[in-house]
Amino acid sequence: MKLSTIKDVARIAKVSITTVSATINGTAPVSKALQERVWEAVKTAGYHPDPVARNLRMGTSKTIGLIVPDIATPWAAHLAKAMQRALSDIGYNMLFASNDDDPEREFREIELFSSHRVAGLIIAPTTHGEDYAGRLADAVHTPAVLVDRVIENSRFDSVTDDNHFGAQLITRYLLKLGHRDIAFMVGRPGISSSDERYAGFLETMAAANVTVRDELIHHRIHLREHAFASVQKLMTLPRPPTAIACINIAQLLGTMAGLQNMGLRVPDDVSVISFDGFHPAEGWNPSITALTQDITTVSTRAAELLLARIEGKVDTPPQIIRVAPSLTVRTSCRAVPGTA
Amino acid sequence: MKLSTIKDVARIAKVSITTVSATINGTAPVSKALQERVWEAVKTAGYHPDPVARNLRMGTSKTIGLIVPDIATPWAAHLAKAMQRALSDIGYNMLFASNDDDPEREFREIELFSSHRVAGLIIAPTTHGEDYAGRLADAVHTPAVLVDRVIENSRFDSVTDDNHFGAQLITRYLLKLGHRDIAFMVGRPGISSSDERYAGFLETMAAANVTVRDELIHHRIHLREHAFASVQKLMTLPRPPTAIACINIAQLLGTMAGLQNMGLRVPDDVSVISFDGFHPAEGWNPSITALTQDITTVSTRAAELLLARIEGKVDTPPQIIRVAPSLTVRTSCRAVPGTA
DNA sequence: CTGTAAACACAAATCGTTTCGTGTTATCCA
DNA sequence: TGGATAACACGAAACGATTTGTGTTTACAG
Repeated sequence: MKLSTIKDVARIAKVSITTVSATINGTAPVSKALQERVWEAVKTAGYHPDPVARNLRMGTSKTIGLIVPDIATPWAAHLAKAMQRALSDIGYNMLFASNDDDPEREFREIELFSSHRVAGLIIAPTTHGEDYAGRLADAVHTPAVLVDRVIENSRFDSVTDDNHFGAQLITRYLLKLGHRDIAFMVGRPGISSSDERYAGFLETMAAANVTVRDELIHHRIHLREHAFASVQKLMTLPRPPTAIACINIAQLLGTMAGLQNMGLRVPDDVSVISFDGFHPAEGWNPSITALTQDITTVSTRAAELLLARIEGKVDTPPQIIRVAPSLTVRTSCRAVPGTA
Repeated sequence: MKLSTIKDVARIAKVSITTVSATINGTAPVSKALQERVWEAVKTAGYHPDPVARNLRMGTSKTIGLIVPDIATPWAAHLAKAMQRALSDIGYNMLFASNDDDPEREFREIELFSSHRVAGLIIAPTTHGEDYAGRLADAVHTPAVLVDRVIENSRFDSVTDDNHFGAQLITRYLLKLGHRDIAFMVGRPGISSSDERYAGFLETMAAANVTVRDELIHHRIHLREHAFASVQKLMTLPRPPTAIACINIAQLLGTMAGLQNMGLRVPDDVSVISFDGFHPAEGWNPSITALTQDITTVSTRAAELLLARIEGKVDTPPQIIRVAPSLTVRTSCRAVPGTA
């Protein structure tokens, strides 16, 4: 069961190593007759070029690296799955790392992957720490595409959900149901997805001439516990919100737990809506009305973009692609009593 | 920003390449004085040995491959996360692939990873198709550890949840609540986790002298739709079950959706319990009583086992390690009326 | 003082590719 | 038919590490 080398193939086909390489890669003209002999020999030898040797010689591999903050979040898991599919279709494979949202580990992973000479990187960046954009820019020396979180003015392409549009969708939906007192949980400042969603929310509210009550906006809610605490505060206000918008799963879980803890029912006592559609929202009671993110499109576009850069087909300035989500209405929101 | 090679280090330290390699890897005796010069040079050159060149020369890399049926299942995602952590701690990194439970893709991935000269493989096997065990045995030429599903008499180590024990836990709990008419959804036959759980259930029931009603056992339920349909049948029986046990998430989701569709309430009309603890069971109403799987232990043990094999420290016969789950009681089960 | 073993350093071969430079043969046009 | 040009084939040099074999120095026992 020894693997055969290009040398074996050359011997069998009675040609030089050079010719074998040339026929296989089509990098130099080879006569029809020889080509046939070579391919025949390749088959009988069961030859597959050694990716490692190729990697060493060429300085690049058919491998891309995927780096996400936390593979255990459904969003990232789906991304990884779709991405791996997209890549294996075109003969690439995937190195993978998860870093618990820790930029130090993230940069170490980037370096590690680089030393393995990946052809490119897909990164869902942590975007924490001092001068993150700068550090990233000079840590990465291969083509790279950022997903999920956007970094403004970076030299990398980005593919992300259209958070602004998503915020419109959610906000308009709540407004249409008659909600005016909408609580909004913002995440960590500087995380683009959070910022953009919040901005979209404010804008849509303003466009509808509805004033946003400051005490209903809670910032820096990125752990379950935060959301749990927030809910207690929100629902004990003299005039509590009629709807709560959550940005991610952690918030949603915390919110639901908090409400249950207070003996409040959804949607009877308060409506709940989520930006993050990646949870098993059905089968439970209530099922959560949420945005549905088109993660397949995100990964396909990201893969396309990366490949185009790798193959040097494009040298357009970095672009930001936003993929539109849709709103999936389930049972966690109801109209405000006394509204059409 | 050019990477420095071992040659640069040798030049700076004014020694031969051999000496540099010897000091770094400790493979040959080098005098204290030279060692110091070498390390100094390594530092000033910012030298890291090129893993690719090392891989080519040594015929093996510090990379292990993880292959799972579906990374988008929470179980696999948590496994990947814990595994990557365990491996990166000891200087290994991870190639990763997901195959949608398709053995053909699985074997292609094994071959691909092998050609990249991974040092070992962690496989959550699909266990489908003709002579799966045999095919696997001669597809894999590196050390490998199987997780989740067990293959009897294979030449590989396995690490898995203790399904038999889990089934005992669940069954005894239901019995204690007074349930006698327990519906059990079995998965595809031949999948060890499903078979073992079912066997454990039967055994525990028998030990308690409770007869199992055949019409409450539904086989080959591995898609949501199957479970959805099953539930309709179960709950329209003249004497419907008082409790339903689900083996995996797909079943659980289908079951809950089916019940809701029939207007039945959990746990008022029927209790539901799950073997698969990897879902956001809290915050929803009801929260599902389920086994909690100790996936960190599973991945740690698997990594240890694999590393031991890789480093040739052990050549004991293949072992099967079973990691015990625990039962997390939530709110989806209630005592049968008229029971203590 | 000598012989031998241990300790140390190095040049060169190797892993399996791709590619550069060189040489040979065929092809075409004037 | 001669000569330029294209087409084709090949040997040898990279890529960056480890390892083998050889030679030189030091240390120590006889």
